[in-house]
Amino acid sequence: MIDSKFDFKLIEKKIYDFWLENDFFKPDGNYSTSRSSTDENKGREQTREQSKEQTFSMVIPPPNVTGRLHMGHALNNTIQDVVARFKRMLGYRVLWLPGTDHAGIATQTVVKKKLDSENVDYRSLTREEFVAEVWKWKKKYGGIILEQIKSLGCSCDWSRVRFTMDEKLIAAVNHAFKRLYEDKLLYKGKRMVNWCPVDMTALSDDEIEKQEKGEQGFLYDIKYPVVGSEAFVVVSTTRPETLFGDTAVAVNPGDARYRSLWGKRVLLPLAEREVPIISDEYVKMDFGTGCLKVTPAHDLNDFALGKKHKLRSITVMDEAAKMNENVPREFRGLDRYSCRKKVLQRLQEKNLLVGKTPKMIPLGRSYRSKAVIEYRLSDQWFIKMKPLAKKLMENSAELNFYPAFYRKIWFYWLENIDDWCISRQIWWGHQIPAWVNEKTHEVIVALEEPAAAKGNGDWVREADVLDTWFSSALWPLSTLGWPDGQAEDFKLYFPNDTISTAKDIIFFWIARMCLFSLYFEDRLPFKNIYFHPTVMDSKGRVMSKSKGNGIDPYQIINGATMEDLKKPILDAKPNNQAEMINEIERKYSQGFTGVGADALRFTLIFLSSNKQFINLSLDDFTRIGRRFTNKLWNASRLLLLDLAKLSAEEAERVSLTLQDPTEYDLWMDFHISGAVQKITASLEKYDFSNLGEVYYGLIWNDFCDWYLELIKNGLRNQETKSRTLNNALALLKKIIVLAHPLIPFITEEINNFIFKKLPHLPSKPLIITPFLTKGEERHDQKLVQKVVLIKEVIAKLRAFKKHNAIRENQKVDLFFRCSDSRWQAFVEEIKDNLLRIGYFKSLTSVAEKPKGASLVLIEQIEFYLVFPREDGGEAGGEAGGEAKGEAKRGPNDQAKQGRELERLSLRIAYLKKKLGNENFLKKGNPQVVASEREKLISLEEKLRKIAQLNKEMK
RNA sequence: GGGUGUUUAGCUCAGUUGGUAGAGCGCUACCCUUACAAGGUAGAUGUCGGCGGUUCAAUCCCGUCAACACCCACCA
Repeated sequence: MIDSKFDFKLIEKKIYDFWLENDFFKPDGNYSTSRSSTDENKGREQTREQSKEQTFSMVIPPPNVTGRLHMGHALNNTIQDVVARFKRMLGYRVLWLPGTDHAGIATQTVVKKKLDSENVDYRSLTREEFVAEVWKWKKKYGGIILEQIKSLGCSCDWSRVRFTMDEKLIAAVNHAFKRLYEDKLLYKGKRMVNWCPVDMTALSDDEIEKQEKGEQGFLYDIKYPVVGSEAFVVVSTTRPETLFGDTAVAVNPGDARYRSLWGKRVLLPLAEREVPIISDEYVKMDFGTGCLKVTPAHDLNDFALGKKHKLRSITVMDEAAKMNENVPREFRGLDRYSCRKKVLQRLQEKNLLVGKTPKMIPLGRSYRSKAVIEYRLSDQWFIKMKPLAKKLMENSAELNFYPAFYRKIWFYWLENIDDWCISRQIWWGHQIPAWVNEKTHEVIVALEEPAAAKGNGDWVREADVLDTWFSSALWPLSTLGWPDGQAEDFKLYFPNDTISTAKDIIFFWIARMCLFSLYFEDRLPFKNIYFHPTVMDSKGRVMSKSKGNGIDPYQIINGATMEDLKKPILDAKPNNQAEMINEIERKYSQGFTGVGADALRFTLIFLSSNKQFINLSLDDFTRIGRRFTNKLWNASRLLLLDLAKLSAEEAERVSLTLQDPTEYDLWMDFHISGAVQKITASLEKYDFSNLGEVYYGLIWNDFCDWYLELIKNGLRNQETKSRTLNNALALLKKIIVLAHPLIPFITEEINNFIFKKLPHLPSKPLIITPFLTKGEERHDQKLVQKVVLIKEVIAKLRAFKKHNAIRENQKVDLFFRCSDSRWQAFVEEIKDNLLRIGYFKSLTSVAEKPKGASLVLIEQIEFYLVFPREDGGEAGGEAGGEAKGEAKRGPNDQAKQGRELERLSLRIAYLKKKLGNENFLKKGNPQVVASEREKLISLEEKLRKIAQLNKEMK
């Protein structure tokens, strides 16, 4: 029994397992999508030689092992799966390689928290013990996100899952590090780095977030007494607590106010230390007082100034941003903000604080911990990026960006690239393969512990690990067996064809993969880069935990109770909490019914545009995706129920190819061909803006609203039944082939139903069925046009009834008259459909217009309807055509007719004016001029005819 | 401060090698017609962000302004 509701919960799981068991996701699986091989000679397929040209490869952007599937993942993985399935059906051997990222800081934090909850202080563990704990955690929870990706229907090759800390991938990382070091592109240096005092590690520039307008703070004016005089200079600073690290005060050389002070010294308040007054162009005269305190150890600009003027650098904070031993005793151990408070208090007591003005301060925060970044002078490893960037800029022409404008941003970044700080002071990650002799400061970079270091206590391995993005940058290489250039997978699948990703990691990740790949292998890692839109909430705000406005894809698929829906909001406690809770209680008191993966996928693709955002609300998934999949399911059900009723012999004759097609079949097929072209073009350009609409139009409008309605008579007629059904199924088959990449489960299930009843036909799962090619079919334009006309007739007559306030289910007699015998035949031919779809009682040919009837003119056919009398009784004409009652024309219709006439004459006037314009005739495109002329003639003809008939009617 | 993107029906978005605009949702009215009420049918709605320019003709090309969004940048 086929239920009118698609039971995705049962079916999606069943079908996914079926795909898995048959190795369809493996590029080297034992199957063929090849168009040419009609027979299923598996043995031959297997031995077929593989070449790079036949493959299509992508790597999944590896989600963090700590991750849970969010809408961005759902969108990105849906897009990749649509592409992967499309390419697979086109006959490519598709490798879509999945995996996860070890996510250094994120994972370390999660495990620390877990240990905390078990009352274990991670600091009581050795590094080895802690790392072992992380592995334990990873084994247990690290696969969750991959399972969630499976539930989307993704056709990744799960036999090739990779993890950035797999043994082989670690080897790849070490190899890359060593090579960069040997090529002198890696160096260790004391540099000012972004320091996160919470995670206690350095961060790369790209890991810093800043708010556009800065954050609210204050600018303080502080008096520094000039040594040997009663004078003061007043410096302006937002960070008074760093004054202990000041090693100069700087003024602009052009600033007349302070010229007398050059070469003098000032006494640092509280610190009671003397520092010089220097002059430098860098100082802005109009900022604050025009006097700058210089703190080389805690500010990037000051660091540069310090270098230039050979100033000392005094670090006053420790790794956790607490004041260290370089500050007066009473401030030691305070964190930076408490210290600021105390410093201000002391300054005030000494009357040295002379100003405090509110100011927006450009603060950087860690993208992970959100803590305010401290600049810190420390030993770190860096990669010289300029040479790598230069090479990439020279080769970027080979990259295709979708959407194209990303190329501009790309170059801007590459041109302004700085060295990349790659060392991180954490435990979880790729430990830097370098050994340092603590006595001689000699450094050896090696894949294994060097002989010199063995058993020699002077040598210690570098404690730092690499930035997570270092291994990510190698992902397309390392997942395929690199650095082994002879690895089978590497030869076949590198470079990849396409990468699909969120736009915010264009520099973190995409660019760095290109830099590395080009450097190590002299090739770009992929040809096409697709940036998917960012998923926002219905009001256009970023989805985030702290706003509680996220939509969980897992809940969309499987459903959620009202409590489930409320939880993230209650956790987040946003400002509009009451409003949000209220909305959920109003709309989802019964919870949210899961819609399945297909509906989720369709909704996301349908809403995708070339804009940079998608706005999503919970009911989009029912309104768009579920409605659509339900529609397709029920349309199929109409045919499948009939198919199920066929006898064995009848079923035997079903071929699933068009047999003696009617005009309806050809019309439908024509629309399918059109859709094939549009879909293929869209997917090849990674343009998803119209894709959903194409499917919607084809399946809902063309197939359901018209085709199925038009063939119903044929299905119910014993004589034409089997042919009609066969052709309809043939067309349905084409439709599900087209729709499979988007909605794989439901289409596969429909396919199953079809072939279950037709064991004599060679069945093939849709996933490996060849996609339709464009422009294969030839169509008889005349027959296609005929259906267009039928549609017009039915639509106009339906509308006419409506406008005259005739209830739809009220059957009315219909008469027609035409002088041309071909038109006469046409009407006779479509009679059945006219009666059924238009809901008329009878259709009769008449020689004279029935008395009191109303006219509907379509082409050469005059249709006449006789309306029910005002008293409610029927006034239908008898056979032969004399109408009894007087027709009552509804007010709606008069108004509409009037408007139509008005529009028509306006249009005619416009065209007349245009064609009367000599310049248009002279300079205009001749084709356009001609077509405008034709338009005018046909419109005038129409107007004349209507006017004439209206006169006749009266 | 520099850059990118967006601005079309109430909402979300298509569109045009330049010839006075489309879809889905929503809304209104009617209809439980045996695939689907998670359905059907009909309908209303736009100075295509503002101002200039090019052109016979601009929603589309050029200039400019504005609003919104995002990215980059070391103003204490």
